[in-house]
Amino acid sequence: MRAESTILHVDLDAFFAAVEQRDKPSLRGKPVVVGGVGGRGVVATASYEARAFGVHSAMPTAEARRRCPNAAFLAGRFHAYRETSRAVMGLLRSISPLVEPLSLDEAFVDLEAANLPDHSVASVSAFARDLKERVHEVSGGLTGSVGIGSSKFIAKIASDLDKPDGLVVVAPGNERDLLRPMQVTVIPGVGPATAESLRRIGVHTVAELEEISEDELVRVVGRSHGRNLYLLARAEDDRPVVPERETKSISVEDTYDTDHVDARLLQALVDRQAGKVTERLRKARLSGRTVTLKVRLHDFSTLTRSATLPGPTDDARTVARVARSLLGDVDTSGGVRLLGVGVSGLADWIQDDLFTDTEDPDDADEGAWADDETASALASLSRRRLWVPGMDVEHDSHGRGWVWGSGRGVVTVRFETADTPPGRVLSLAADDPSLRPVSPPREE
DNA sequence: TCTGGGGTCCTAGGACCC
DNA sequence: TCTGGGGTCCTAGGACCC
Repeated sequence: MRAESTILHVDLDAFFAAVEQRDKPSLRGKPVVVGGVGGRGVVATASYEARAFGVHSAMPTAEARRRCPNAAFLAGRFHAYRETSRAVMGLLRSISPLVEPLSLDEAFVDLEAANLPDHSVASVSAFARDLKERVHEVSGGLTGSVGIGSSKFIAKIASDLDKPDGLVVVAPGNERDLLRPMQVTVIPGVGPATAESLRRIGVHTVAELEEISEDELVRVVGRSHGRNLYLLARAEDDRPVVPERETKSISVEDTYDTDHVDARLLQALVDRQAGKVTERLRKARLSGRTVTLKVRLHDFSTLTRSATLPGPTDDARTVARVARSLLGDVDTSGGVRLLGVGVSGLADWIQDDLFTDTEDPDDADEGAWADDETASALASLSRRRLWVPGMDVEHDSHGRGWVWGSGRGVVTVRFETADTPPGRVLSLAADDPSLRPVSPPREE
């Protein structure tokens, strides 16, 4: 918590629906619902006109149709949302270098890094009024709600107090008085499960939460969460505004209109998702080591299965192969409602090249898997090939490189030419037919 | 006509290593 | 001769956010 109110939170009002109304004048002043329009869709955003009928986000679209049959139900145009978001984020970055987007329609701005005469309440208020006008201009007529406070926590709560088109500045010193009467659910991180745990110990409001010792909170909701609640109940929040956060995972998932049972169909769907995920990986110039398969069964129970490769990959066939084998571990006979494929343990291969010193293939056998023992274990798995660290190889699309490690039916290759910058590390299926040795293994 | 899609963070147990 | 302790990695699941 700072001594002055210098953290700003902007939240564009009913963002997806507002973009639709902006682009289609006939929708203005009418209820608009953006979200899944299929049989199993849910609402992403409802315009304020639709909210008047009790429609809100996360509600099944079917229920929204019941409550507001005359609304326009739209699947959404993410390209338009992304573009509008980019314009607004660009404006924010022109105001302060410290901008932290939370999603397409929300961001924190650190006003300490902005150009303001001082940080009095009057001064930041005037600044925010001007900002709201400029948001309106660059977004083509959208409104945003702004909150300003001495921490991220307070700024976010403030922006919620006067929606839509609101502006609330919480003066320093007033934070705890503001919070005390509020429900604990205003605290970010307190969802239905935590709220229920707290209710069981008689806590409904922040004032009541304040009375609970840290040890007790840790006992009830766990170490990390308990400690956080203890601090936030006292408006203690020192989290900085962080402009760049690196991606930790990339995933694709689909819910089907009807449950799928056919195993061959499920495999084909997983293959396609592997293709989509790796395409996004390559666009982001990333590769990853851990492949996760997500399966939601007919009864809505959800399970995940994951496997970690010896090295990072962005290869569609490798991810597909791993995901398919994970699918084989799941009993899908009752029907599958959702499938998903994700990749985590991400590596940026340019950084990887800068920070590793294994340019010489002779050094490469430092890796845990890069030894003769794993190579021979692999040989028994894949009888056709023996991949030995240091062996020169050639790949149809990735060019020439050398084997860096191998194991579990996967060979990790460090490529040095072709379509990829030098030093790129990729894991490929050991039986990948487009991967060929161009020099004999040094040993058998 | 129950319950999206893309993420993040946390916990807990087991393997493995020193 | 009945039993260490810490650290890290991996896996699975769950809560939560927009």
